[in-house]
Amino acid sequence: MITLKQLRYFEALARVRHFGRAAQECAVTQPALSMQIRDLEARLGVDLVERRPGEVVLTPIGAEVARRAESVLAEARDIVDVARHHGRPLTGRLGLGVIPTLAPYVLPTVLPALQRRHPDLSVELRETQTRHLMDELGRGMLDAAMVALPVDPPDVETMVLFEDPFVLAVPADDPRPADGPIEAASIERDRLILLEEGHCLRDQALAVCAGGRRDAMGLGATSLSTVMQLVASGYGTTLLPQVAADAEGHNPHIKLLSFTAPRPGRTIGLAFRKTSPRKAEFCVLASLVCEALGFCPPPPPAPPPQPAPAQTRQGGPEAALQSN
Amino acid sequence: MITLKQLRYFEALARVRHFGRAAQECAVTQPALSMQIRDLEARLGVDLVERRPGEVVLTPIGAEVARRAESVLAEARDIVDVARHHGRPLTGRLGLGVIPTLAPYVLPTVLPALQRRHPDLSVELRETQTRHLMDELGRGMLDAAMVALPVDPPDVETMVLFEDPFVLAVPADDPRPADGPIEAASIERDRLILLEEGHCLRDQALAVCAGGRRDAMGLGATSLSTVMQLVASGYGTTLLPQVAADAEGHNPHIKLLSFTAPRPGRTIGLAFRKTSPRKAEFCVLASLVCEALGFCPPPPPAPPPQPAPAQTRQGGPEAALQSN
DNA sequence: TAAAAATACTCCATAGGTATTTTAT
DNA sequence: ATAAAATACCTATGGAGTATTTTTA
Repeated sequence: MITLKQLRYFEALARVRHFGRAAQECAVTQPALSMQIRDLEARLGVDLVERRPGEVVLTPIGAEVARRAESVLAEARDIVDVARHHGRPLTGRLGLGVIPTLAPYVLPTVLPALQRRHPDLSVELRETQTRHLMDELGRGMLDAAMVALPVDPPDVETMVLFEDPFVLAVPADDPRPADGPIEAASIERDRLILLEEGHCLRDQALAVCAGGRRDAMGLGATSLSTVMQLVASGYGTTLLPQVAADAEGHNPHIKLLSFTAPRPGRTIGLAFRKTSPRKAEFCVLASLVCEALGFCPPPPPAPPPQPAPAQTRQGGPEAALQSN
Repeated sequence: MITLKQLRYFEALARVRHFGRAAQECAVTQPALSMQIRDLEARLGVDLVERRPGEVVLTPIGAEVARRAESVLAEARDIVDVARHHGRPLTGRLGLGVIPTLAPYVLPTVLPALQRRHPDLSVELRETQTRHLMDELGRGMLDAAMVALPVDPPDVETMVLFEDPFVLAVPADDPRPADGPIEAASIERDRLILLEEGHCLRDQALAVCAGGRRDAMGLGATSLSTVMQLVASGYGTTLLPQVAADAEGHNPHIKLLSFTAPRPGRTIGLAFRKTSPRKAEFCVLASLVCEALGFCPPPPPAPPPQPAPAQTRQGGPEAALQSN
């Protein structure tokens, strides 16, 4: 019978396409990995890789096996996780991904609260764009990710954290009054400054002003701070998420204009693999995030032997689970 | 790291709840299995089973791990299957389940055709009720099953094979003319003879005559042949699937009455696990079954190097895939 | 010639077998 | 006393390491 070890070795080989490097990744020698691959091929009765000088290429059936192997390995990891964290929610390592347009604004609030309430939890952070987060979620490198909804991968489940409306950041000398809400459609006349390609906020901004003018920077900025500097310098205006406005909005050269209903915005959610065994923990995490950011009241004082708060319940009414 | 072997042993233990018998099932000695279970528990850091004298009971976390282990093992089996049958559709072992109200009528036609067209295929048959078939499908004991649709398990996918309308079997001396079609609603006045509890045909018959009289036999018959004998003896009437009518209808003491549209009936389909790697083979099998039973034309003569016939395409238009 | 994978061999960890003990009814 | 699981101990398979060879660009 085939073994998980063989699948692990093969998954690494399929990924790096090199026996030596795959062996390194698996912390074994190249012959050890070679033999396991050969044995796997023998047991399956098919060639999984084509050994070509200089490169290793997957056969079609090899690619199919690799795909399935990934899934088996993820489920096996889940078994270990579900057991390891049993009865001890939010302890141990937690790989948490956050998109760049969210991380600098929510983490300073959330992380201390998380640390205080769950001192045995060691959060390993990763800040990158949604598609990378989804990829790393799938490979098990991350356990959960805070992203803007919706996200596409079908094997990812999400729960809503909070709504994050946009405001319009304009130079202080902009003629529009700072207190008067404006219509979303009106910004099509603005010169919008956008983030670089790949940020979901860029796409969301473009969706709001579908037919509007493009940004002043051809390539887009790499951070919201940069965008705000450009706005302050009078290069144009930008759509700013409320969470960021709280931190970035104190620039004296910038005015923030709010929108009339229906206010454009984004929905922030927590994403995790559908089969993740730590779903219950994520519910706790989600309510803690909401609470830390002031989006929902703190949980009722727990009865003596600190049972899991109501939010812990899977599929409970508080944390609406939406499937992808 | 945990191993597939440990999961296999634990899955057996969780099922039979006995170290000795589980070891037998796994073809190892009891100490060997005990050690692997202990090692698994150590690696997971939890007790999976409670060793109570005379009985072994799963802990809650043990049940969860068992559930996940089943899934991992099924996927691992699939990897072997997908590789083993690669490029050689419909060869090797194929565990095929068939419901009792179908098997005696379609197998005599289908099996010879299957044997002729795929001599390298060794079909292992299992005839039992739908819920057992679904269970065995899930555990990987069966590869596919011919059942009446719809079926409930969410991890099972089905494709329609053919529509099987019901006729009404009545004693020869029944006053209704043998050629005149009758209305489905009219049979509420009949004394319907039913199969025993558990047969889907029983439930389907009851659905047709929702408010009608119950059968003459309190417990129901165990086979359609028995039911037909009772009809011939004048005990009542019964709903007979068309496929069975072709074989059972030649009794001189029985008349068959057809229904006016909309004709009641059942839909026969092929069920298999959603993740089954042999889906393509099942499409071939499905079209072969339809063809053998005369429900669709034979596939166009294949070009020389016998490429897979059109029906092989996954999700092709010919074999409508319906998800549960 | 150089780089990469396969082969040869050696060693030891461990899975599994047999025999036995422990445990609880 | 019995049945079942754990323990002790032994053996052998095989997984992994080192060294070496083969292969091909």
